[in-house]
Amino acid sequence: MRIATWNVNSITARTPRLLAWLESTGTDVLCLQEAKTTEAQFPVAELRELGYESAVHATGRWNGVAVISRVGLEDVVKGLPGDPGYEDVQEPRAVAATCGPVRVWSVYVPNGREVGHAHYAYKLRWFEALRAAVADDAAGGRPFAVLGDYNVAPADEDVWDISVFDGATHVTPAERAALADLRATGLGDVVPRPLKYDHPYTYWDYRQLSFPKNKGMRIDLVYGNEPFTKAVTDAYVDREERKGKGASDHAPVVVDLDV
DNA sequence: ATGCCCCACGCTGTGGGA
Repeated sequence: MRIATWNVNSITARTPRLLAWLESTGTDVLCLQEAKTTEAQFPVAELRELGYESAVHATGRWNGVAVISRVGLEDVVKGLPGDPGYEDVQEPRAVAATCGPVRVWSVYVPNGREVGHAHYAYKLRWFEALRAAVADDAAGGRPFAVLGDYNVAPADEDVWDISVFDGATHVTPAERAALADLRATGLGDVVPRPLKYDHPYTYWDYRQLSFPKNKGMRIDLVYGNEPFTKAVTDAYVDREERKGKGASDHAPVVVDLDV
């Protein structure tokens, strides 16, 4: 089984590339983030023509997540139980589904904006809710993973130049502690291999030639429990999909499983 | 070549991204 996560930065802008990518890679399950549309406008029909079912949690201009599967789609949960919300709004940042033998969450962790900002506190509270929501599945015997845009670089090596991030979000001890607390439920980091260069970055800013210069970050992560990680036969960042006109600023992370 | 920001909303800018 081939399972992937990809922040598409608007499903509307990315549908042609998404459909072509699903076909060319033979991906069975995709956890998608930043749909940036409503559930009604999500391209469910186009995906169904390719043989995929869609579980979509999206409400409009911002955020929006989905699980797309051609190997079954059961027990869908939209939203994080205990979601703290931001300014009294529970944003669409998490959706879960069981796809054949595997259960997954597709997550889009809040950005945080600046250390000390209310959005940063929200980010940390959101991580705590995520930890609580996945603990039972993480400890269970079924292959389970939380895939998505975590908006945290797990280690200094996961950004191109740590000195640039002095005082910034995405690299703070508190954010990394939140990742560690999440892993402590029984999840391991499935680190993909890069297709080029030394480090498996998954995001490159659109500006300042970041991609050609490989000024990237590894912030799209796959955290799996032991039944999941034991089944992994390969994992890579599909940087080819970051190239050219009409690319997302994130590349897909692809994981092959023997399940 | 990988190439100098892009998305939605909705309008001549604004907010958000990281």
